[in-house]
Amino acid sequence: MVETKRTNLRLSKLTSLESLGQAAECLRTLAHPHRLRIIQMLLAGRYTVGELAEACEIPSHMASEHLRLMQRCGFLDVSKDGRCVYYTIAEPHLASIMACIEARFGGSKAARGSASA
Amino acid sequence: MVETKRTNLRLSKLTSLESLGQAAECLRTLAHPHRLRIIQMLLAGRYTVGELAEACEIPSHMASEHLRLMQRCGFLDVSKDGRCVYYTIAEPHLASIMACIEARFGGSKAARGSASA
DNA sequence: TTGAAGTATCGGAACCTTCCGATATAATTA
DNA sequence: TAATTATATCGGAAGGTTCCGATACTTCAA
Repeated sequence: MVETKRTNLRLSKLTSLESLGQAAECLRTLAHPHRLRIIQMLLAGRYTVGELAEACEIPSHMASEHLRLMQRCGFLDVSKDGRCVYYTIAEPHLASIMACIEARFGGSKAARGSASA
Repeated sequence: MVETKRTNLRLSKLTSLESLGQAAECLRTLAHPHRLRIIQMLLAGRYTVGELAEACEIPSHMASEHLRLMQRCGFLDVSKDGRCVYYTIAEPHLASIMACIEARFGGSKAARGSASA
């Protein structure tokens, strides 16, 4: 079709632009320092909106917005307990993506160069 | 300091907000279907601006913009050969992040469920 | 030198995101 | 019931991103 040159040699198993569009949406959702910290925390334990907000150094109504965003795109689940709301990781792939990010930007601060390459 | 509650229990090894800010910038750079396809292609071989543009179904001056963006943030290197310009992967972590993305959104279209979880 | 091919840059329109203050809702306690 | 705590939602200002047409630059060939 529109395939001239060798657009079909090594490229036969490219991800479709449609799937890459979904992937890009997810990446955009991840691409915020406060949301990354929230995910990092939720991968390690159970926290309320207020605790997450405090750890991100933002007002809780903003944490709430970030959480809603991530819930809507399927990253998180919600559950209430009294007047507290707990969010939890719903998308298991977040663990491996977060591991990649930590490998590059530090699990805590150091960890640079340990993973070679 | 501002640490009430248990902001220091399981959270002692959180990535700094500063590093997460850099990570978020990189993720934003990744978060575009055409840029994802370009990276996927460059991880597999050597291509000119025009070939990348064609594979993304965009005019080459736009591919050029995406490539410049990714070069400026350290993802890509450039080299000229005659009037053709070749970009190559400069950031090795792109391979593992792309692998995560493909695990979730399909190496080609199928590949869903194969990686369990 | 002229022309053509391949890439790169510029300026601006349209759209999206982030952040904030104000306000709303829900659960609990007095 | 009224007040308080914890979360959620709304509207809008400020800034960022994407895309496009126009144009410029570079290399090669005639």
